[in-house]
Order: sequence, then C-alpha cells, then structure tokens
Amino acid sequence: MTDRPKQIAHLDLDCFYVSVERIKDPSLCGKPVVVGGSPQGRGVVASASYEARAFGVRSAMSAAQALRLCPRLILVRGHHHEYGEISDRLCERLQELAPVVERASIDEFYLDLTGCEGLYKKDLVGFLRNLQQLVLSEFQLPCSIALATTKTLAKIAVATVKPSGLCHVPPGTEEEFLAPLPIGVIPGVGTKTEARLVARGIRTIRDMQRLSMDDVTTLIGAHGVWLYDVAHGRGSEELITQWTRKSISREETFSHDLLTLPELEHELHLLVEDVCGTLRGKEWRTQTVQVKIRYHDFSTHTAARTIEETNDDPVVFRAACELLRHLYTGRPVRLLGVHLSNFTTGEQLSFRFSDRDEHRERMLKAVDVLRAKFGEDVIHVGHA
DNA sequence: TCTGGGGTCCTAGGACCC
DNA sequence: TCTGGGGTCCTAGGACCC
Repeated sequence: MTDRPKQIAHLDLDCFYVSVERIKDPSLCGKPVVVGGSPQGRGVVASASYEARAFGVRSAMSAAQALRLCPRLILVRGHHHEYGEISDRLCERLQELAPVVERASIDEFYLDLTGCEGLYKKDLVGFLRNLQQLVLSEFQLPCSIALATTKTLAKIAVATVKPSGLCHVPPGTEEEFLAPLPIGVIPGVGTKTEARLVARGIRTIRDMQRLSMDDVTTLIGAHGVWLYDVAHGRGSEELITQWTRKSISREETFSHDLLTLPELEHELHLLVEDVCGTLRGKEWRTQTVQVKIRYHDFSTHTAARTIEETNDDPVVFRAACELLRHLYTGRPVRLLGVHLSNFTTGEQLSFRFSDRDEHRERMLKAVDVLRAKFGEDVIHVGHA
C-alpha cells in the first residue's frame, strides 16, 4: 500500500462511429452526421457528430426524431465489425505506450500511469497531449483525455472537455472539481436515480457532498456507499485488464410486428443459430437459455430455463421454443431475443462426451465454417 | 414517424437443503 | 405450540452503460 495518489488517464474517442465513417468518406467531415438505423423503420442513433448534437440530436434517439430536429442530417448505416477491429488496433497501440491499459468499452480506455512520471520527463499532461496527437495522426480519430486519481473521476472529467479536450484534476482538488457538476454526470446515475435525487433537492455533486453516507444509502440503497465515495472523489483505482464474457445474446426488433407463432419460431431459430455459432466459436457450452419478447406496446417479458450444458442448436432451440410458448400471448410482437449464460468450457468437461457427441461436435463446427464462408442461410442444422 | 442491440450488475422472491 | 435461520440456486425484472 502506498499513500501516493494514482495517476489514471481516461481516453475517450469522440463520436467514434462517426469518426470512422469520416475516414472512409471525408465529405462527411464538418457536417451533421449520425450512425444509426433506418428512419423508415425503427432505427435509433448510435453515434452523433458534434454538428448534429448542436441540433439536439443524441444517442439512443429515434432516427426519425433526429431527422425532425435536423433536416439536413446525414444518416449512415453502421459497420460495427470495423469499429471493433479499429478499437482492437488502438488498444494494442496504447499497450505499447502505457504499462497498464483497460479497455472499458469499444471507445473508452483507461491508462494507469502511476509511477511513470520519470518515463515521460515528469510531464504526464504533456505526454497525454502527445498521445492525443498520435491517436489523431495514426488513426485519424479525435479523442479526449482526462488525468485524475481514480477511474470514475477521470471518466467524469473527460466528459467536461469533449470533444478533443484534455483535462487534469490534480490530487487534492477532486471534491472541488466535482462540486459544481450535476449528479447526472456520475456514471451509474441514470435517469431514474437522478430523478429520485432531484426530487429530494439534490441536483449537484455539492448537494451530495453535504449528505452523510447514511443519508445517501437511505435515498438509493446499497449503491449509495459507492455513490458517496465517488462524490468525495474516491473510488476504484484498479484497472481490469482481463475480461470474460458472461453472456451471449442476440435480439431483433422487427420492422413490422410479427403476428403468428410460426413466424416467431422461424425468427427464433435464426437467433438461436447465431448465438450457438458464437458459443461454439469460443468453445463454450451454455447452461441457461433465456427468451425475451417485447410486444407492440413495449411491454417486455423474459423467461429463462437452466438445462444440461450444450452448444447444439436443436437442443437450445427446443428449450427456447418452450420458453417462447410460455411467454407468447398472441399480441403483436416487435422484438424477439435469445440470451445464453452460465457457461462451461469444453476442455474441462470433454471427458463426459461420447463418440456420438464428438461426431456431432465436428459436424456443428463444419456448419459454422460453411456459414462464415457462404452466409447464414447456406445451411441450417436439423434435429438431433 | 416513439423508443436498437449487446452487454453488466443488482434486487427480490421462491425453492430447496441442512 | 406453529413456523428457526442461513446458504445457495434459479428466475423475472429493471437500471444502467456505450
């Protein structure tokens, strides 16, 4: 344990998806652009350029509403696979430049620079300014960076200087920096929690700082302990460099509501093939299958069942069908989803499988290869 | 012209076991 | 005489994040 404060940087790519599309089509630069779904269908905004945000366009807003706010808006369909690859490459580059890197999301990274002052000539802020330039010149991606003593503080700070900003919160100034900010800037305080706090007259972090920990936990429950610490500039300092996925899911909102069980079962089958393919790609097996249904009125229900571990489409599909029949009331359906969790890894359990299982395993692998090569519709797996 | 998709984590109740 | 108490697993729903 050391008393020396940590030096944690948060690097956040500015409107990442839009920036990638601008690399491919420079004519999009300087214009209001969003990456998102179709405005004719049920598309929403995934990423909005700052020119678009000036019109009030925001992430998660329906594409149709965005277009109403900004009629000149250019809508681009996303290329998520590419975004992931670019994010991977940037992460690798950051790992060459900083000793400890956490990839917090596709467009956010933490760098632990504690003890690195010597490496960067005692000028971490200067190093980060250079890093910002490097990300722009090597990747053509604008980003914002904040340096602070905890992860959460760095993340809050970076939002105050976007886009293309650089922010330093020196040790000892944390509470003062946070005080004037609205509580909604704290990650984890979403619309519901914010509304509950505002209803009690707590609007800024300063208001929160004046409460005792008991007050905060009384207001919002167990989460309050964490929130109390964050308001006082404390919080997690450890970067997470290894991440294991805990669930695999696929869901689809249909452009038109589905009205019959056979239609739903057909879609369910496609979703199951998709998640099972991902599952086998990781050489995992699932033990819990969940089906999600959202009706026309947006009411959403889930049903889950724990089964014998499997990675076999028909086994998962049978379980999913039963869950669907349990959930389905006959009303128009706008969304259907399949969610797998509770994984086991193949290696640990391989001794349990018979020759027959092994043959089926190889057959399924072959199916995955064919699908990857020729598309999802080239082949479907029949029942065992 | 309402409201995507892929995740994580938490809560709360019931079943079940000792 | 009604009625323990803790632990764990499972399920449903919901808040939140990018």
